[in-house]
Formats: sequence, structure tokens, C-alpha cells
Amino acid sequence: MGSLKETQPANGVKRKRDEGKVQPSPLQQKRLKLLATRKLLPIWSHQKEIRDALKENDVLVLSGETGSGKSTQIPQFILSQPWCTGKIAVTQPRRVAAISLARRVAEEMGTPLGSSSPASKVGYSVRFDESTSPSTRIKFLTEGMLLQEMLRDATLGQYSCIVVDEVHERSVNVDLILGFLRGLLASKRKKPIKVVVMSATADIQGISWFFAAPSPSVENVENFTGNANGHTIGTEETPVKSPISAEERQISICHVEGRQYPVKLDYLASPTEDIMEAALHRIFQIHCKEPMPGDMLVFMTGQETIQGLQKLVEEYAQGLTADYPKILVLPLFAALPQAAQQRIFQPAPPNTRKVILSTNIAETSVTVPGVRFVVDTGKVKVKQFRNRLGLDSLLVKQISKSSADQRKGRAGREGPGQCYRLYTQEAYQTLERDTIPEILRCDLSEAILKMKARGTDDVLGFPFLTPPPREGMERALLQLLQLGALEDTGRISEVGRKISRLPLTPSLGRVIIEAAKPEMDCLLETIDIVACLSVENIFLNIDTEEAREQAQTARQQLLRRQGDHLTLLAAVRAYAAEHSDRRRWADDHLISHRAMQSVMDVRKQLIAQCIQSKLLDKAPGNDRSRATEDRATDEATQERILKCFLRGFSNNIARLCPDGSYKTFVGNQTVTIHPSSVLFGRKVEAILYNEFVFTNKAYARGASAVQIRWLEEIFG
DNA sequence: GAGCACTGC
Repeated sequence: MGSLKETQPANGVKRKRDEGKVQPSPLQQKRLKLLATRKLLPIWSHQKEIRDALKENDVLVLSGETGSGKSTQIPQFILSQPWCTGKIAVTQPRRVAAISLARRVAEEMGTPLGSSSPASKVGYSVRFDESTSPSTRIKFLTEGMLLQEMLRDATLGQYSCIVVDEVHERSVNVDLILGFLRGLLASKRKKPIKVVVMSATADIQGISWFFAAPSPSVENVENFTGNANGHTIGTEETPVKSPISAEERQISICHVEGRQYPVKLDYLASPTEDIMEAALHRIFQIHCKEPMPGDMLVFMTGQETIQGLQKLVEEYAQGLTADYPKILVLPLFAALPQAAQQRIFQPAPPNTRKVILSTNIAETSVTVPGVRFVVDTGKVKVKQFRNRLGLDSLLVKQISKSSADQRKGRAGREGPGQCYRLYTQEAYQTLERDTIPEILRCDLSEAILKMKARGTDDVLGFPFLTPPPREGMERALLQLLQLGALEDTGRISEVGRKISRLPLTPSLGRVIIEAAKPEMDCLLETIDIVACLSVENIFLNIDTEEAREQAQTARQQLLRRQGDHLTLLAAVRAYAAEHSDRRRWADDHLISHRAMQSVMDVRKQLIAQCIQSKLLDKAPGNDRSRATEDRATDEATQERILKCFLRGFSNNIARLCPDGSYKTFVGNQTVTIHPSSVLFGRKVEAILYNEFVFTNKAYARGASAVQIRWLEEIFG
């Protein structure tokens, strides 16, 4: 097993004299106890192989299935290596994962966590929460955080190694990180950076080729002309101006087995038309045949189908005789209040089987304990951006094979399980191998602005793992140009640089910039609205008639007839002015308290960032609420606020036509005001909207009334 | 008169 440093006492060991014996500190006791379990992980025996691989080559691509221990062990294997003099970054797609991994690794190393002690070696960094110390060596962070760091320091100078985890999820951010890292590997850096790319799927060929291929575009990718401060990066860090070599880079590859229990598969014999009926049938078949304990996890597409099936299952369950165990149906989707989500973690009452009806949230983000049976409908709701129309469509689609296999795996985490697929084996064979990466499905303007901000001028030449269609890139470039985020030459402008550092889409970022102009003078109001538009819907969905009435009266004083933007402003102001019991206020108004808390977090962050980039002089005082409340009801201010939104959303304007429908200025598409809007059913000369989404129809969501006269003033 | 999957700075 080679020379392991793990048995030596780490720094910070406290020795206590106790009857002449040396007692390890509690941290060390815990470390030694955990060492025994670490040695049982499948990855432990690959330790030497992994260290040798990184000694030899700068890139290691590692595939390790669930339970291999890769996320916790790899950083520790690397840390003691002579080449690793700087920090190690480990990226995660989700905040909770970054924090819990940091906590675990700190325990395993016997070091305090993050900012709790200046001697701490392990920390984390996620939005709204950073916990590091001067001696942090291993930092777990979200992909978005690493990208932000890259905008400030394009060479990532403080790191010796970047570990990119969960690459198989293929978020836009991970694709950007991989592209930037490929460029960085080809550049001349003080010390070469080492990269470990980790994926849970066995297919890592594509990623290996990506890093191995010669980089003809190196010049474009690494054509830094300045870092975030506008300074030219010193000669030592200056990337080579020509491809370093036409040869392939040597890549190490390692496969680590997982630790999963076997899962038995079952398919339908013939295809079904009625997925609800098929699910209902299968749930009761499992329930009546299979012994207890053993909970069930059913993968569905969305809130509506989940609640529909819940009703059916509960009705049928009442007809079961007392010989059978009881059924407890638990819905699970992201919009569900936190407390209701937590119910899946509580043990079921005696003689009761839990049946969890879930969206894709249970595929990756939430691990449901106690599951032995998975029922997979084979469907998922996917968002796809349509470049031609500038519209998001949200449609039910077939899942991919890799998604089907991931769902199946959810039955084998605690013991052998079973997976029932509500489609035929032939249908499985026709599924796509992988889910379409997000970068091929989204509006590219944010990604492209980040690339520009990091110094990639020729974005068409950026090394994408899967290049998005040219049409989408061109659309995004055009939009950035319209926003004034790019110069006519295509380089990033000062405005663009400011926008790129805001945690917002370019459109919303542009609105902030506009509102900060002295003649607009409505930055704080605009920040409140932008904060609402960048979090989940603050207004709760209403499903009963009484709730509707209650909402109607309670929300009355918040509604603004000009539209949704000013209504959101009124809601934030009222919530912020409530000092006694905000949760109760939110409940009374049928407003999501969770959403309002995020609004307040975002608001605080945006204010801080606006001060930093000199858009705002100083933090607003505590006494501002009354004065600004008066302003917010002032018509001239309201007009200026909406004009700021027009500047960022010039493509999202529609005018009323003689037939009573609204048609977009750009593209002449018919749009319907979404029924959740305060403008629903109203006819105004023109509307501005936040989002254009196709579900059953093309809807404008987040809409406000604007005047054609204003458009002429702004756009000429 | 709809009902939006899921992350993240």
C-alpha cells in the first residue's frame, strides 16, 4: 500500500497527560476511527496508481461510480504530494454537497473546519457562505464560485490542482471550467496546474480525448489581454502565442469500481398509453407482494402529475384490507416547502410503507433513505431554449439511458433492490445514451459573457466539450452587443465587465447598470425587483377555492395595476418593513417565506456588489424604508424603473393588436399573458415581460404595462 | 384561466 502519510499525526494534535499516557485529542480520535472505514473504500487500493498517474501527467480522468469514495479521498491522496505546494480546489454542482464534503474531509483529516480555526486545512466556499482559513489547503466550492474566481484571476495562481467532480452532470458551468482548464494547461504558468476530472459514468472517452487533443485554438482561448483589474498579466503567466505542440497530451485514466447493491430490473411486456394507470397498478402490486420494510420511489414529471397520482393512490389505499401494511404517500418536488420535503427523511409509522412520488430532484439532488423499489415512468420535464424564437420551452420528454440507469441505482443504495420501468425493454434500447448537455439547451448569453470576461475573445473557437450550434452563439453575441456588454469590435466593454461579476443574467445585470445612472436614480428599487426575478416564484400557487379568496384579499394591497414588476417591489417593501413576524406575514399573504428569504440574501449581495463596483455610494441606512416607500408609489419613479427594465429586455416587448392579442416587436410572435400575472386579462398598449415560456401555449411571465412613447424615447 | 423539472454566481 506504499508509504502512507495518513498514520502520522497531523498538525494541531493536542496531547494531554493522563496518568502518564498520551491521549489523542477528540479530533484525532475521530480521525483514527474514520481511517478504518476509509481503508474499506474501493478507491483506497488505487491510491498509489492515482499518485503515480499525477506525477507522470498533468491530467487524470477518473471514473468512479457511487460509493467509490472518490470525492472525499482524491484530495487527501494528492495533498501530500511534493508537486502539490498550493491549494486544491474541488468543484461540486450543488452547495449542500460542497459543504457536507468539506465537513467530512475535515473530520477524516482531524482538522477543524473552515473559519472555525486559523489552523484549519479544509474549507468551503459557496454563495452566501464562505468558510476558509489562512491555512486552507483543500477547498470545496461550487462550480459557479470557481468561475467567479477565474474572472478575478484567470490563471488560478493559488492552486496546484483543480478537481472537477460530477462532470457527467454536464452543467454549463462545468463545461466552461473544462474549456478554461484546457487552455490553462497549454499556457505557461509559473508551475503547471494539475487537473483531475471525475465522472460517475464509465464513459470517459470523450473527456479524455478532449484533454488529449492538440489545441489549435490555444491562441484564441488564452488570449488574455487583461485580468479583471484591467492589468496585463505578467510575462511569466503569459500564455504561449502558438500551439505548444501538435502532439497529443498524455492523459492518465483510472477506473474505480463502485459499491452498489444489485438491482433487479423489470420492464413492461407491452407499451402503455396511460402512465398514471400503469404507475398506480405497479405501486399496489409491489405493495401487496413485497415484504416490509422497503420504501418505494416513483419518478414522475412534475407537480401536477405527482399530486394527481397522490390522490389516486390514497383513494385506492383506503380500499385495502387490514391484512396489508398501510401506505404513506409523500410528494417530493423542489417547489415543495422545506418542512414537507423533510418528511421523506422521517421513518414511517409502524406497519407503513412510504411511497415517495418525486420529480428528477431525487435522481441527483436528494437521496431518499430506505428505498428498495424504484418505479420509473421514463419521462422527464426538460427546458429547452429555442434560439430562433428567443423562447424557453418546457416539455415532457423521454429520459436517456444514463438517466434511467441512475434512477435504477437509487434502489440499490442500502441493500439489493428492484427497479420497475414503465416501458418496454425495446423502448429502453431506443433511448438516447446521454442526456443532452445543458449548454446545448440554454440561452448562451451568460456563458459567452463569462468567456469574454475571462479573456476569450474568439468565442466561436472556444474548446467546448460539445460545441453549441453557431446560431445560438451568434444570437447570444448579438444580444450582448445590444445590451452594450460588448464593444462593436466584439471585445467586452466596461459595462459588460460589471455585468459579468453580478450573479444575474446579462439582461437583469444590464437593468441594474441602467438604474444606477444618475438620471434614472432608482437602483435600490430595481435591486428589489431584480432579486425577486432571480429567485423562485415568491407567490405560492393556490390550489383551493378558499385559499384563492384568502389570497385575493390578503394580497390586495400589494397588487399594482401597472404590472408584476411593481407588484414585486411592493411585496419586498412590505416584507422588509415587517419586523415582528415575517414568517407569519408570508403565510398570511400566501407568499413563500423561503423565496422571500432568498430575495433578502440576493438583495444584500447585490447592494454589496454595487458598492464594490461604484454603482452605489454607500449602503442604505435603516431608516430608508419610509422614504423609499413614498418614492416607490411616485409615478415618475415607477416610469423610470420600468424604463430600466426595457433597456435590459428590449427583445421582450409585445404590443396589443386590433384582434386583442399581443404580438412581439421582434419576430411578431403571438404571446399570451400568463394567468399568474396581475395583467392577466387586461388590455394595455404594450407589455414588457421577464420570460417567454412555451408550455401549452406561448406565455409571457412577469409582465408590466409600458407605453409605446417610452420605447421611442429609449430606442429612437 | 394556467400550473415551472433542476441547479448556480
